[in-house]
Amino acid sequence: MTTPLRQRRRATAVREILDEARAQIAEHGPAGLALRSVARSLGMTVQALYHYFPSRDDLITALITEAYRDLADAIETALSTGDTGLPRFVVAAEGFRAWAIAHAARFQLIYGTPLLHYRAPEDGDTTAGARRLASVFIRELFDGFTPDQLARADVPPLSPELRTHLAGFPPHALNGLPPEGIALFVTAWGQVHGLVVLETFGHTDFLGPQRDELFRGSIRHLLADTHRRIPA
Amino acid sequence: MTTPLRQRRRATAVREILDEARAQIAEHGPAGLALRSVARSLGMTVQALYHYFPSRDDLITALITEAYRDLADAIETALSTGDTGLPRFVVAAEGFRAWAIAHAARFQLIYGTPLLHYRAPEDGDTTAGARRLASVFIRELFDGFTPDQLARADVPPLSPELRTHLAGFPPHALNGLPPEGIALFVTAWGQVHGLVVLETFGHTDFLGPQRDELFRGSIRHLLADTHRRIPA
DNA sequence: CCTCCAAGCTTCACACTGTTAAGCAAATCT
DNA sequence: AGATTTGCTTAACAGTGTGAAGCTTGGAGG
Repeated sequence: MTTPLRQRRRATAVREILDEARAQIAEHGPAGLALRSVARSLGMTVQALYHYFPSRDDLITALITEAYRDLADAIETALSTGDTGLPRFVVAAEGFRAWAIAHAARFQLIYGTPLLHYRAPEDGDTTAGARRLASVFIRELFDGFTPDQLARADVPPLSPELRTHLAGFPPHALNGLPPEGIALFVTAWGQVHGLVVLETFGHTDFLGPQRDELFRGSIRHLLADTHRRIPA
Repeated sequence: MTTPLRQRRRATAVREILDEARAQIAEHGPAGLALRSVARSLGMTVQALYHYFPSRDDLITALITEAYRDLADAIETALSTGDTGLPRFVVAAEGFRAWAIAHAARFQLIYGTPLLHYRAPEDGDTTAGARRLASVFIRELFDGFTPDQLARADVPPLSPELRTHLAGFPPHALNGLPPEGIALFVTAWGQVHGLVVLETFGHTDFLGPQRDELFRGSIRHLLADTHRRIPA
């Protein structure tokens, strides 16, 4: 081993800082993250913390990356958990919703108002989890359909500009969907995201405690309707 | 006139403060609103500002109320502007989207992460505009259909608890929709909101400049599909 | 073993935030 | 004319992120 003691200490320190930061975000919201407060809870000064994260942005970047990863993991876990009798897309959507509710502040961190003064790093590693997420939802939404079928889906005619733009993504991005498939997916994803965002941000409180039911119904119909638009 | 000079001065001062606050929000985002900075730009001290808004929360409350009102106004204006050949629901949705894009920071103020330390006042006057908004969208989504038709809409069967809860709203709220109508509306609203939120918060940049087209297509289909679920 | 260097951490400082308190001048009301 | 409210001042407090200077360890090379 090269430099064990110090490296181990550093690793645990980083972990402790992230844990405490996550706790503070959970309590006060994403904007409530204060380096000094985190350091105080850990019994150190701010400047000590600066040796592990050179700036507030670096800490936030780590938290965002982690949140995307955890969210994607949660959905894959939900999907791999025994048969629920529900379509897998519905399971994934409910996993998304469940994570958002259970980790509301972290959900806000990645999908809410960008944090004041925060600049995301240029290498977009932050959103690797987001791409994984999209990939999973695309897979489950179009499970059993070929790209050829999707290309003939019932979507409003796409302008040449839009079509060429949507056809220009690298094959691995967006699971190699044809333009019509992208249109279908964006529509569907908009609905899933919208319902979860409305609920997480408190705009559907009036619907009462039976929101699960409404959500499930909406997503089931969304899935059925999407499939209805894809020819045999 | 009772107290003209002072009252007029106060009115213009309040207006100037709100204008400047709006400008600062537009530049730095909702969380970037700083009383001291607003006061400085107006050539006064913070404590002077405190005579017009007793606290930061009061200023924010005024801005939120105003934003909801402006948004609702923008949509009604869009609806009252000559015939576009589009379904009125699509016009309303596009008005919503256009306002969100044009006033991104104010949109975040009302639909994004709640501001740190902000507590909304107990009398819910803030959201009067939000209710007006919902009312407009409900009206346009279900234009030409009777409550009776809506009650027989093709939605997943609602549990007794949910049905009684949804039937328990006062008649003027939610335009007196039957439970099935509420379910339809929430589904539709989730999609409109989701697509706009995704775009406003920068999660659909990869779709390029032709997002208008995708949005219009999504909403047109949403409208058609919703109507398809309502029996004759 | 001793030296040397960097990692880890300290204290001090700066400019910024919202909010409160005490005090003074001008406009308004009685 | 006197009393009172309104408008505004300066001073202060507890927070925030970030920087500079300096001390104390841990770990590696001679």
